[in-house]
Amino acid sequence: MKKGRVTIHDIARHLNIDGSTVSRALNNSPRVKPKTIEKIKKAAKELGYKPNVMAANLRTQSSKTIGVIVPWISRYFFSSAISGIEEIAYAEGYNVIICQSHDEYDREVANAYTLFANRVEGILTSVAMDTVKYDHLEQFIDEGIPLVFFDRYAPDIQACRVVIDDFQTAYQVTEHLISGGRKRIAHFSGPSNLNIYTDRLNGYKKALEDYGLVFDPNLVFESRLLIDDGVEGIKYLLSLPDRPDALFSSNDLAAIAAMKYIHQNTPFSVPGDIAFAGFSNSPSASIIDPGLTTVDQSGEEIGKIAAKRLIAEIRGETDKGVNEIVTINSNLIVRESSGEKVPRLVKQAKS
Amino acid sequence: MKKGRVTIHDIARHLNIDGSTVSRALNNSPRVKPKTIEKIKKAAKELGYKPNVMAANLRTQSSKTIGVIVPWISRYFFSSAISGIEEIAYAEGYNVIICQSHDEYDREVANAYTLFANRVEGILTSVAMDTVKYDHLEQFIDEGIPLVFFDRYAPDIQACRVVIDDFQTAYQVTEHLISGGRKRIAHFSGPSNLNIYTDRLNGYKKALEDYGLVFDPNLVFESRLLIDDGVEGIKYLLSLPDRPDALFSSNDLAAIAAMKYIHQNTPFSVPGDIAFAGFSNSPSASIIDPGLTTVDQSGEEIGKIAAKRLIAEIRGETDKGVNEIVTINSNLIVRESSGEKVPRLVKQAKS
DNA sequence: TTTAAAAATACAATCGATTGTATATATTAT
DNA sequence: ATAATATATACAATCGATTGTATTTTTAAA
Repeated sequence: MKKGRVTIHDIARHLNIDGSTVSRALNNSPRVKPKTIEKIKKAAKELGYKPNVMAANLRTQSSKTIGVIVPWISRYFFSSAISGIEEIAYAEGYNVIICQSHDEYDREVANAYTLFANRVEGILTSVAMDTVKYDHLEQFIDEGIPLVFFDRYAPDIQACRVVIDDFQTAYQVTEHLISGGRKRIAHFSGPSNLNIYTDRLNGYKKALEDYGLVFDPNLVFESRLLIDDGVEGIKYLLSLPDRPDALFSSNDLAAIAAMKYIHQNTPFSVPGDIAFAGFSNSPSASIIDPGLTTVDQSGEEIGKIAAKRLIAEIRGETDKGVNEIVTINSNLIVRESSGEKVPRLVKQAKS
Repeated sequence: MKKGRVTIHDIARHLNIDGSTVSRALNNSPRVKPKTIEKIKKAAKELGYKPNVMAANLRTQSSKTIGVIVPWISRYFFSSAISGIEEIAYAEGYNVIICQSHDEYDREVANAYTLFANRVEGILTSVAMDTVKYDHLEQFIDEGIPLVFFDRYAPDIQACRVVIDDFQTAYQVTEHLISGGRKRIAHFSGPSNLNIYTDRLNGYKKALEDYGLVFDPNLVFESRLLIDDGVEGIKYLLSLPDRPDALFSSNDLAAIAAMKYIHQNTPFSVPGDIAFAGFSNSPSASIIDPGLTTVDQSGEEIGKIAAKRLIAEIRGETDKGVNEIVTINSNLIVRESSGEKVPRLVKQAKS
């Protein structure tokens, strides 16, 4: 904000009228004569008036701002969710303040504090991997500030969640691998404090069970699902006496890292020796060769729906319970990585 | 902002002192006795006081907010730049409002208006492909609000630019392709109103010239560099009577789209028949097979430097001219896509 | 002990817009 | 023309924090 900003009072003085009339005119109040409105708007334009939303918000006790906390802005899923959130928010006259937790609890708490101080009218968040205490989120609920989770949620908190059906989707992925003749299916899981990961793990287990395969805990590798984790995980799995013939990873990043490791450092082939499936349909999943079978989870759509829902709550327009669970469609995308099983040994015998 | 928010006056009343003392205490003013500060801070905590930055900002005439306009939040380069911007901004006590122009002029103007109304203290932006008029950006300069461009800039505007040396880097890329024995090097260029693209085009031309290769305008395909443009571009190039043996694309997205098209729909091989190089080092560039030779341009670093520079300008701490050009290092990343030239015909003859 | 100087705190205006209430002006009915 | 009503505008308080100035309290000096 600089020196010479023109205010409604400057306009008022210029026209020899009162500031309140100017304010009402600019807001098209029926209380001021149409001709006066016109005159005032003209003067406003001439003087280069630009409203000061901070002042207006202070008075109206509304910030017209939504807070967003995501683990990483630059993850495709989150950046596209943010993109969707922005679309809706700006269309509805809300600004958006975005924070990233870097998957760390302390940062998430600091972010929550910042958003609070900025008097956000609502919060959209996907919780950090490290977060196991939720007081910093609870405070928003306590203060009557609506909160909507998307993707990763805190199970203890009474708030709306916009999610996909992780259990069911993981079941489908596993079922798909089983139907391809895979018998020893490994799983990369994420931190167990996040329900999305335990739900996926459970969907995976259930599918194994339903199809008469034994669940082997040794085939589950839990990590933060980063690139290094993917590499470490596949090394571990390949070191097992009874190697898996398929891997279902709870995200694409780790799956792709593992696939690259296999290509570059082992004699195994994908999907010949080991089938792969990921989760999230990141852009890289369609770029890698063979294409990675994964689950399409539109960040943009999830962001839009979560934002719409949040704004409805802010406005008190929703009749649904605050802890409603909104389930978004997700689709299994089958690519070559989960294709035909052609064990390497067979191949070698041929050649 | 909800009903029961506790203000400094609530604290004051609770302790039977004046609000101004509370305000000073919370800001650690030397004007209030250390013991009183302690007492006030304790009371503030007990009462659950959270500062209202809007009120403070109104009074101090500072919004502590930086505005960012990027074409697309979900593009990796931009999301990582935003990530870098956030890091710096929050560390320095600034909030960030992010807008996306979708590469459209009208949206960019609307974004500028929003940021203005929010009294941002500075702007960071990378301009939209469609933008050829700059009044909406000029107004910030006119009002004394610092503006810093990163990556895509408006040449007419007197403002700092944080960029890489597009000319020199494009020269290097082209040189690299030439050194691999390529003679007919095509180029995917972006909209010519953006200097980053004309600079790259010029760097490419200069390299051709320096190495005694003729510049053939037919080998330059100008587009918005989206996926479809990449496909269209490569179709066009392959339809030429004298096909190119290399392609230097001004971004990775179009390069990858073209590579995928070649793999899936033509008998040609990369890099055997045609070498590829992109620009930006997007994550997919390392995922695609063969790996895409490209230019590493750290969005995170550019974002950080641009944010630091902007904040210095806001604080009036910079001694550099406002139209300084900050050049960030960029590195050529050589991968397999620009490897050995082994024309398909030769290969066939061998087999 | 009195007084001057220093330290701590209180008072009051302010930032720019909004809004309930009061007043002035215009319109209609009698 | 006058009262009654409707319309248009002005007045003044307010949101929550900050800050220059005034006042009170404490400390030090005489």
